[in-house]
Amino acid sequence: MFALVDCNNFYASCERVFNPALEQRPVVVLSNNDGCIIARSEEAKALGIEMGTPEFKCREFLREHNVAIFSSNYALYGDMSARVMTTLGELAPSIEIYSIDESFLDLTGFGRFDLEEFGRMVGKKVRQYTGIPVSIGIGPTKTLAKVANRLAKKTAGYNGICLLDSHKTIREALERTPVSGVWGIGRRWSHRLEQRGITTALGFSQVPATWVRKEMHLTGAKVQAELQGQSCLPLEEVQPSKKSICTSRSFGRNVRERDELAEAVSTFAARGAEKLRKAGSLASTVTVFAGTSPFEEPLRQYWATRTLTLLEPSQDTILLTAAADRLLDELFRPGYTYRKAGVLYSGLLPAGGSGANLSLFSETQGTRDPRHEKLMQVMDNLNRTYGRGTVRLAGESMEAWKPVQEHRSPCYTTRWSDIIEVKG
DNA sequence: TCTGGGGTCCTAGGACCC
DNA sequence: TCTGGGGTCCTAGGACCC
Repeated sequence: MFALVDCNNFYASCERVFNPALEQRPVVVLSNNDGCIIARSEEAKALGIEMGTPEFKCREFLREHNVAIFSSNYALYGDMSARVMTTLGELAPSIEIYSIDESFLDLTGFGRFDLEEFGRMVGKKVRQYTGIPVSIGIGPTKTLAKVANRLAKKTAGYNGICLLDSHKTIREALERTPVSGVWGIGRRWSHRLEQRGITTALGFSQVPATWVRKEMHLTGAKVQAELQGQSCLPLEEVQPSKKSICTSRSFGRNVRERDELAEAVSTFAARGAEKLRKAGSLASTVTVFAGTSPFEEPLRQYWATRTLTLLEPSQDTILLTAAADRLLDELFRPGYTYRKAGVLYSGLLPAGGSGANLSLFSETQGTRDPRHEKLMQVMDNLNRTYGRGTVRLAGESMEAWKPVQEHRSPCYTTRWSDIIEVKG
């Protein structure tokens, strides 16, 4: 059996933990640049506020209904997530951290234990230790645990816990779940299924397997098997190392000049290199992309991507930033209003491992330099101690893409200066 | 005026090998 | 007229997740 523990309205709940005046009040959290609504408290959902609504389209409505608005504060959410996951890790033999607000627990060996009772205990402890409310779904496969979790959230009277442990309870649950609500069935697939008259998870579980395999490939076949109670997705306790690391942003304002765009790209390249070093990875390829807003009129739209393979895999900010700048040169077209850019590192290899090929032409410019390695260590240490951006390349700048954040809450758990009034 | 960021997996098709 | 069989690697694009 698997349990899926999911934090309720996670970002909104994080804001509430440190601001009890928000209890009972509708709360929304906005995406970067205060663009869209990405989290809503129950009260906000009850007002009919949809996920993903652009803030500017509902500004009046939010004011009228006294909705508390927050810019996203990932330092806070990340830290609160770690607290929740630590708590869960102490309550179950093994845990897979699936996302910032969800974990699967392995309940193998719980035998005749009352799983519902266990779930209630878990929910109570997490609430007590962190202040975050959670919902818990339990089932014989991960996908069924997801189904159960969804019902636990949506059904009044379940008290945030739903256990699927018999043929009958599973069948009823699948009947009550729309096919679009199944984990792994997104918008496209659910639309296609609905067109064929398949509207519920139960209906999908009964479609001939050959059809599913042909039309929805291996991925769809696994979802179906899991709904039928056959576990195909194991608990992944150790997170597989990342295959790519991406740093990208939409800009807080219009960017038209190459130099300005270059500042943004350099900043993303450097931030990405920092992530590489933290992960202990080397990048083999660098991709740069940039473009206009997708809401721009068609003739004024431009979107471009360029990739290069490095002579040697690297995690060196100086080298990677130079590579990103060259790629930007190739893709930049004057005359457009750029609204987004990013840098993607892929072909990641473990640093210090034997997997990295050395360049045949090691004197060539752009290969490994031990002095740079030392410099990167020093930069990382300084930036860790005194805050990001304390030491950086001259080409980096926050200006072009400085995010709009008009409603950010204090970093209650990670930044003293946010919560202590400095006198004198 | 104003619309997020960061990932994964799978498949098809092209280039290339013997 | 008529032109094999078996494989790998890479990339782009489409689907999905939070």
